[in-house]
Amino acid sequence: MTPTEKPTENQTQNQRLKKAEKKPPSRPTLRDVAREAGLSVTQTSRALNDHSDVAKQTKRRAVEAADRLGYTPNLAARRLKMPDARTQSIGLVLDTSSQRFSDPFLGDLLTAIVEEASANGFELQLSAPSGGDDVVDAYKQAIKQKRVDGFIVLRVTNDDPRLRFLVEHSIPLVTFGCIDDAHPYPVVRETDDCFQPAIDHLVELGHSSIGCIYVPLGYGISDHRLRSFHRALAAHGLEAKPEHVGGAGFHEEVGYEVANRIFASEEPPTAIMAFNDLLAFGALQAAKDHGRSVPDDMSIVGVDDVMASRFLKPALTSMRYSATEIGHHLVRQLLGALDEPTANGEVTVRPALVIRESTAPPPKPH
Amino acid sequence: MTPTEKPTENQTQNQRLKKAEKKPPSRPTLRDVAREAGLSVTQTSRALNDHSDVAKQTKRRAVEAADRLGYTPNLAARRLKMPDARTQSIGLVLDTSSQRFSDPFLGDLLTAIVEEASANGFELQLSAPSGGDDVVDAYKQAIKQKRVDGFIVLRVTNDDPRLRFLVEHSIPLVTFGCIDDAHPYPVVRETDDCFQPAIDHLVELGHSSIGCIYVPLGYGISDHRLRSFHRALAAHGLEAKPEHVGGAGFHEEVGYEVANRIFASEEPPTAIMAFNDLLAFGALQAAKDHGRSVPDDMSIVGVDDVMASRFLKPALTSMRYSATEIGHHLVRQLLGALDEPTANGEVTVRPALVIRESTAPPPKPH
DNA sequence: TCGAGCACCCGAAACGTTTCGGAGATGTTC
DNA sequence: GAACATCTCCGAAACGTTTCGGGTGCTCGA
Repeated sequence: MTPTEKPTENQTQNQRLKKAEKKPPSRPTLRDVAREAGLSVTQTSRALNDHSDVAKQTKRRAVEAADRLGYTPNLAARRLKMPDARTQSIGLVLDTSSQRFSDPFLGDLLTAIVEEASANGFELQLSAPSGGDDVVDAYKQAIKQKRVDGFIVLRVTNDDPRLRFLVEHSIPLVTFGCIDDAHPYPVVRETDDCFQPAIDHLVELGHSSIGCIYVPLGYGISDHRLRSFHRALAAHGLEAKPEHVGGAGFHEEVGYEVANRIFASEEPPTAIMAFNDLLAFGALQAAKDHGRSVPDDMSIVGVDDVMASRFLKPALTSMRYSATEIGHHLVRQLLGALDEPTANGEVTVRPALVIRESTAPPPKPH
Repeated sequence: MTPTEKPTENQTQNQRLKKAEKKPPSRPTLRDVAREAGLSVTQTSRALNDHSDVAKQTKRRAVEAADRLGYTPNLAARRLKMPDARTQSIGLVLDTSSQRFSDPFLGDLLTAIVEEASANGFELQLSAPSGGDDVVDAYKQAIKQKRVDGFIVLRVTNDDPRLRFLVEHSIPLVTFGCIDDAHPYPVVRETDDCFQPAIDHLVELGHSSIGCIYVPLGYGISDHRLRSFHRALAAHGLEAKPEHVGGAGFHEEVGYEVANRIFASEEPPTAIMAFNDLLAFGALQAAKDHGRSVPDDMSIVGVDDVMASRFLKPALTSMRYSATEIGHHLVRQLLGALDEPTANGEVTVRPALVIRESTAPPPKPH
């Protein structure tokens, strides 16, 4: 019965048998491709890797056989034979201890990095120092096991042990932000005059007494911004009074506290430049509590252009970095360093001033 | 002279030369460890891998020799020999096309995932579909090259092609959010009554006419939340009027537009539940433009507790998910699925209601 | 004394790739 | 017609592991 069914049943059975005999769930190997193409394994390998001493037509034959069989080279075998070959992935370790404060920038930056890396055929290996291990252990592991070709290092600090380690072992890397002017690796950093647009804006509005709230010194980014702040003022023949300058944290509480101190000084400034938006939020609140209206009595500028900034009342004038741009630069610089280990260029990114409602001319003296 | 010695001397000299020529800065190999320990390569391997048929003392000798030499096994060789061994890394592909809107949650979630993964000895492989490739190509690649043991899939949609592919090839995975009640993989999702606390809160305040603004249907999370919304109302014997419900986007513009439509309806609700904070921001603006004061005339609740929410005026009442918790669950579920391929459990997370200033009793009818 | 059973050990073969050295053609030069 | 490039191609040896099958000795009971 069911004479139509029988043959198909047999067929499937045969297929199963054949598969079972050979290697049912096994990928085709180079040898299979060679056989399919009627070539030697050697020539097949050379053909697929586009070497010089193989005839054009042979190459074609090999390639065709390869995709007829759906061949993908076995990465492990290749890496075993060519230990110096690229891993095609770049590492990034998230220092969750110093990164405790959730960086509103981080998601966008990672997205941009991954995007650019993928576009260049690289992947991103994310890891975090686990448990009681040293921070550099995460790096050590990754390179001992040859899992990555190089690293992107974020939030570099003064005399950063991670950088010391990587440089010492001559592992390619790129940093975002930078401490030292002499760095044997490429760097993506803010322009030296990164705060200039903001200060220019304030000065144009008529401000001449400008304070600032900085993030903790020791982070590359902080020292740099502080220098930039003073330099931008100097360009206008201005100077910040010591009592108008302070900081020591990342969060709005610190901004609040420092702003309070500044407001309480003898001759408070008419504008405050906060080194990030959270600090600016704190300053905003402090101004409110001091009965100062923003922007009529006091202008405030932030940095980062966190999403919150545009929903505030008053909406915060801020300097925006393009995470996309930075991510792309980071990856490209690192890839460059892979090809040319001595590469140590600098790419500078300039934030864009986003003018909103928190800046205005200073109150008329009466 | 010393005709017996000559050859040996020559030999050793040759050996040394060969070594020196070969690769001075090369990692120690298993053979080196074996020699150092005075064992065969076989036994050394078995000793280091803690197999059964090797004497206790031998194990010790091998281990000691290994760390005396600073030996790390060559991953490539091991994987070549044991193709089914774990890769110790989990994959996550960022669909940058659907993730265009920068998710404020993403950074925190990734951090949590990486943290938990690292704590368990796993890394996170991030990639993105490159160029014109299909979205699933990124997955295909990663598994063809055996780079990951499993995947975390975010933002699942109705009939998600990625899920189809992964399930079909029986690759372990875990999703955040879920469409189907029957899923052959573990899932981390919101509780069915995720909106209940918010609705309870509104009802307790006295609201009985509540609208909502949803994110595009087709995303697992959206359908789920919509059901939860209706269910939570029903629990109080309430029902949402069709004209009080709408949505089709993620951003504040959509929130603004939909809220406007709702306000223009015959009998507008006294409260609106927005499916994310951005939508709520838009609704807030719309209320303002309609001359409705929030919360006096109209209560608004968001979801996500984006940082902006607490800086708004009025500060937004919102439902907060713990990215840390979700990330940890995702990783743990996936690791479970690696050990037990048929695992298909559900972990539900419940958002916490953060009550701020945007909710209050409805206006007294007069 | 023998064989069996046990606890431990080792040589050698594999995994899938690249590459080194050589080798058959074919053309080119004296 | 010998010598020598040039263009193709191939066999076989690696790379560093794991594991299979086969050893040693040794003890124990018969």
